[in-house]
Amino acid sequence: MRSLDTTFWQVPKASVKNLNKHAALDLIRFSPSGISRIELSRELGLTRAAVTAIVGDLIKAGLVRETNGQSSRGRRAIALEINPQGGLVVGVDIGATHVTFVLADYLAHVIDEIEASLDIFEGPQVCLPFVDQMMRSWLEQLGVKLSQITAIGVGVPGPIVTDAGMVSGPPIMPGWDLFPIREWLEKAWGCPVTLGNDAEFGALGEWAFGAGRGVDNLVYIKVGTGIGAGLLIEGQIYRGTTGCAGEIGHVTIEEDGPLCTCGNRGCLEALAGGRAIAQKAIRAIKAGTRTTLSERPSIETISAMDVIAAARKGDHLSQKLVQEAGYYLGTALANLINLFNPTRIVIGGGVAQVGDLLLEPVRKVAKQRSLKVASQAVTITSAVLGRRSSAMGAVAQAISLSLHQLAEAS
Amino acid sequence: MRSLDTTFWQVPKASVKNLNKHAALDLIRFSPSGISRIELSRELGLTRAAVTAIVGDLIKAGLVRETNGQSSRGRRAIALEINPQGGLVVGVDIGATHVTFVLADYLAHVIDEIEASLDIFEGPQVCLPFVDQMMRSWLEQLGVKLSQITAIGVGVPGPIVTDAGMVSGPPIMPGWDLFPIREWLEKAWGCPVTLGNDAEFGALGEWAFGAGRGVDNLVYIKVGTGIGAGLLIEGQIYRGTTGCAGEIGHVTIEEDGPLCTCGNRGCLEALAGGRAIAQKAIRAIKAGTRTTLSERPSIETISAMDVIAAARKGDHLSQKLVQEAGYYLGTALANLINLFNPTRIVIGGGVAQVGDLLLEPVRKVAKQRSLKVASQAVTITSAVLGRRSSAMGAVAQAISLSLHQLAEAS
DNA sequence: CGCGATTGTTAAGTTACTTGACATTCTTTC
DNA sequence: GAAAGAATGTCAAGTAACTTAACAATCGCG
Repeated sequence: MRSLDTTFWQVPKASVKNLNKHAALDLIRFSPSGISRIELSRELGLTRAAVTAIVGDLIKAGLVRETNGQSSRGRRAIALEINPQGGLVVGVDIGATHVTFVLADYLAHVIDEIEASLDIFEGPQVCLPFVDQMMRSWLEQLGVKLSQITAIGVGVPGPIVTDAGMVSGPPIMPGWDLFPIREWLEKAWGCPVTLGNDAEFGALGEWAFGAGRGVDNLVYIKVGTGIGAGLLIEGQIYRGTTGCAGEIGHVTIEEDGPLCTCGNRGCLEALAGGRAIAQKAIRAIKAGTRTTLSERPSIETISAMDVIAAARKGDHLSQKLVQEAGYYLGTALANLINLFNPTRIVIGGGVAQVGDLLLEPVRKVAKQRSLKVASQAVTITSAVLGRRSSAMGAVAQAISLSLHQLAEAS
Repeated sequence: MRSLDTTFWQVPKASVKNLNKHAALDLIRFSPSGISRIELSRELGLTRAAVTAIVGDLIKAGLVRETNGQSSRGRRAIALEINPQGGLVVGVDIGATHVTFVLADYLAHVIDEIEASLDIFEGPQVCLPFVDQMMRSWLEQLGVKLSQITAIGVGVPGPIVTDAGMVSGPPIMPGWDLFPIREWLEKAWGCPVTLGNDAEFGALGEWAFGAGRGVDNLVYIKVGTGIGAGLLIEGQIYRGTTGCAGEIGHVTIEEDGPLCTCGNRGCLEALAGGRAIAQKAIRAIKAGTRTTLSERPSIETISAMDVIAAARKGDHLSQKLVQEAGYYLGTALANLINLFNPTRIVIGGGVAQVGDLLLEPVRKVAKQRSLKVASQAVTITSAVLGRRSSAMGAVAQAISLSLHQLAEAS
């Protein structure tokens, strides 16, 4: 009398017909050292014969190839991996102040990457042509033609309306509201574009290739100019009803705290974001605090990254500011842990590059202020992919798009 | 060039073989006024012929029956509904101070219900035999034999380890930690038991039959002695890694607030839970505040329900306390809205029975302190099923278990 | 070398579907 | 009131994705 304890069966969104083919493809993709047909059959719950047929299709379509397998007691298993020669993809991470491009093959091996400054406040009519031009000149330089690119993932720092391929009501992207970003880019580049939130893509990147590989319930926190979170439930991005799930940056921490860009008071972002850290430093210097930061020519232009650099070199004020940010972040994460009960929290973004100086107070406060059952289950680590998390998530999504489209056709 | 924008295909947990049969069954279950074969074929993406075969199986197995359909231009469609004569189920809601039993058929029509007092602090060795005895005498009184019950859903106020059928580290259930609740009950009753969290089941109940019918992303808040939340994503309960997702009661609201039963300070539960409301009332009366509550014989035994009742009759102190609770709850919900971006929040539990007196401040604060994109998407309402939300969720889960087990066998 | 162990393949049968024709039953129209 | 049109439901034949069961390939080991 074994209880099932399932809830409700779902009507699958895609065709049920090739479900196992797609599932096999993903198992092959996310097995770093290859996977054999028999392992596939175990994971999928199919017979070896069925897997032979499915893999045969995938190989014939040029999506998968055989490599050297592991030895065991009996016949040596043949390892399967994605065929990297199938095509190329690009991941683009558009941040508030920077844009990052990553060119990769279907195995997610990075071929090249570049970064450039960009001001997202200038709006889509300025930024998108700029991104388009950068892409073209960069690819030309590498000797790669746009027609070789089979899909492009683009991350932006705002809530995504997936079906429409645009952002809606973004707190830090004035002028982008409801602009048809995906349509514009697909027209410019002539290939499928998948639009995503930068924190979501960060989560996806770390889940696929980084600090949260294969983890069930993953949260990625991007601490940059602002603060955002990406939620991943069993490898699926959770966006919520209007695409703004994970907006942890605008969670209230101090009821009467400093004013935030969103209009409220005491938001996490206004207390622990990069902009807040920089402004706190400037204010402290003006108030006469001793710090190595005051040696800089212009005090007004001190950025969060300057504070981070100084903290690393042992500057007391900077270290104090970073730890303070960690304290606030830990408080917010404690609430997130109680609500979402994640397996892992990965902290990335520019500010996170200080490492344990930020993470230690985060871990301490998060543990202290959350329920024991929940805090014991979660590990809080820093991002493995560093500044590339989001771009790699965009790459993962682009590869996903390409592979599954090809698998459907075959 | 239509972009897919899916993420990753999942390996389905149950057998893929009968997936459409199960999906059809659920579509029939959750269509209040029946559904025709042709509507099923549209929803499932199958042909009419295939649906004929599937429905034929379900009818032959006695799970589904035909009723009168709607007229249209052409041939009258035959409406399908679950066959209520297939069997009976029971939903049990074990709360901190009460236990509720609901007997229902497969159409979730309530046949009878009873409620009794119970002190969960007495532990499983006392409570479970008591629940067992109550079930037996109640069923005997109704002339129903235990063997007629095909499944029983049981809700308890603690984090669930689904596979094991027990609770782990429950904040308000000392002595129950890791006790094999499901095993004990299955042995006692001789039928499959599905164990769930009371807030989860509340969410399920309101999603299936109440204020959140069919809603994509639903949050149910149970404001009773404590405060808990149940999260439903597309009809699926989200439990998190260790089953304690939605523990909103222990989210920090005031850093140096009153001590909570969980050991932390300033938890939502310690500020807005039923216990907190009652204690605040007692303290105010002792301090000399004028209130109708002081007419009661014993001040120390004033409960949250007394305060609720007084507030409804216009008592000023009681109304103030309820509104205060609403204010705190609204703050917590604002954070939940930013993180989870739900479509609907349903507020239930004993304290919620005051209605708008609590809901108005909740709505106001929640809207004010959350992002516009998120707050515009969500509606906050009170539970339709009232005190029965959780028990009806347990019924829904029990029916689910029975139907899908029978469908698998047929 | 031969043997068991393990992996992969092949051919025949099964199942859940689709396709396309047909039957049924309603409303509308002449 | 019969015919036409429209929608729903069913049937029979074919197909794709599986399973079953036998067999082939390849390894380590005595």
